[in-house]
Amino acid sequence: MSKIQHRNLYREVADRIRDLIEHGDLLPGERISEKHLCATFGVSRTPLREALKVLASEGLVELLPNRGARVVQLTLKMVKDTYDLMGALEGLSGELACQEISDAGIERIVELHEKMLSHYHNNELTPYFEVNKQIHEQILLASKNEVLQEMYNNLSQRVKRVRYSKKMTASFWRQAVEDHENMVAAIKKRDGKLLGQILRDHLCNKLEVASLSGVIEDEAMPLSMASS
Amino acid sequence: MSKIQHRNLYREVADRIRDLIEHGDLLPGERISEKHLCATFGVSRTPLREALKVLASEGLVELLPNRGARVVQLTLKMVKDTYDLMGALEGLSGELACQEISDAGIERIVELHEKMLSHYHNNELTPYFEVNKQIHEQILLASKNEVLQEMYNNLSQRVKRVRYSKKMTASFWRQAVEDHENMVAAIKKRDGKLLGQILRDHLCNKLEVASLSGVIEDEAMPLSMASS
DNA sequence: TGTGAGAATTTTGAATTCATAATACCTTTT
DNA sequence: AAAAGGTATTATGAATTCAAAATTCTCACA
Repeated sequence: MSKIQHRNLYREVADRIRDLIEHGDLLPGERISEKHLCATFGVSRTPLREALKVLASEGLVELLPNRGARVVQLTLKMVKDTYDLMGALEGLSGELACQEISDAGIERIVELHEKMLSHYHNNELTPYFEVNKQIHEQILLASKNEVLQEMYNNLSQRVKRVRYSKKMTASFWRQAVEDHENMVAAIKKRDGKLLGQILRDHLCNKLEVASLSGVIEDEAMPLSMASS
Repeated sequence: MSKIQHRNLYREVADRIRDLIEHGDLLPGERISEKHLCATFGVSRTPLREALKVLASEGLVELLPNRGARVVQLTLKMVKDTYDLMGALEGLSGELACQEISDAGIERIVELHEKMLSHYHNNELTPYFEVNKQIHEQILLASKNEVLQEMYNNLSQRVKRVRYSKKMTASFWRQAVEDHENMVAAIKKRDGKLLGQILRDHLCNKLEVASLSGVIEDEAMPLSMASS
């Protein structure tokens, strides 16, 4: 029997708004109408406003005093900064994972890696990305550091809505796969320093930023939704 | 206690509660009475509850459904995990700082370093720690990565209230100063990789945790306030 | 036609009210 | 006296209300 969990309304609402932002139903810079959202969610303003405050502290939304809330407009610099940070966190997750991971955990990653390789060889980009993501998630979980996990997920959430045009060049892709080969080798040896180093330098993040920089040239210019 | 000015009320309230937690006026595990806090701050429950939700998303407070809020009880593991994370963030800040810092910025850090050295040689622990902190702050600022700064400050805030007993042994202290010598050398050369490496491995954080582990043996055991 | 002062409307910020869940209290029974 | 059960009280969750700020609209006037 599953546990009865009373969900707080504001939590529920925050989740829904996160989805709307991630999904592009609420556009960056767009004014968030409390009245309208209350109507669509069927709740009063109290939990809605609580949710907005939480989202603001998560960096997804900005609150202008007496002038309502709006979705944060990402600039190229913000995205770059965030990816730099995520790289560092992935590096740490790799180091810790090597200390903490079980043999079964290593086995699971090896299997995912092989699955990913087959997608690579079959040129299946979307499944490749999916399994790729799972590998990084497994390493993050293996770190056994919940603070790290929480922070990484928050950062990930912030930039999730700029799902860059996936114009992966062949050489970039080959390099990424090579990185992954080295990662698996490092984790098998439980060489944390090495795995951390590889993950920090892993070009996945840099690649994403590179494909973004094609869209927006100006550093200060706000970044609008990339078509997905 | 002075009443709060009516401007961005929930923000003011959140700041005040942060202070109360940091200062030890609200103890870990202690139930936070909305009514009582409303009375002391002179505000209604609405902004107070908004503030609590923000603090919860910052990891300072936990909300139990229908059972109110309480200050998060830090466990040794949580503190360790947080320090690991802060080490990684400091590492990144070092790497970035070397790319971004101005000559004047380097000069400022060198001056602080020399000031710190004199406190070391005069055996002045508290001023030493103060200047030490300023150096790390300068490097963080020099990184020019606001997302990083925000995250670091959040983590720092979480563990601020366990101001460990500063029983610095002579050898630990000497090692820490040596680390700082190397840091300054690295930043003068603008060797980001090196500075990042030093900061990640800098024993400052480990030292703090070590002094904590003297207080609490059990991993799972919640960590109460260390006397400051 | 365009502009600006000022009223009307809408929207936000915060207090209050109402409903419900949790806790404390007080019987009753053994 | 201790335990169980039920009632009263209190605290929380959420909607509503009220006040103030921002926005829109109107219309006089250039």
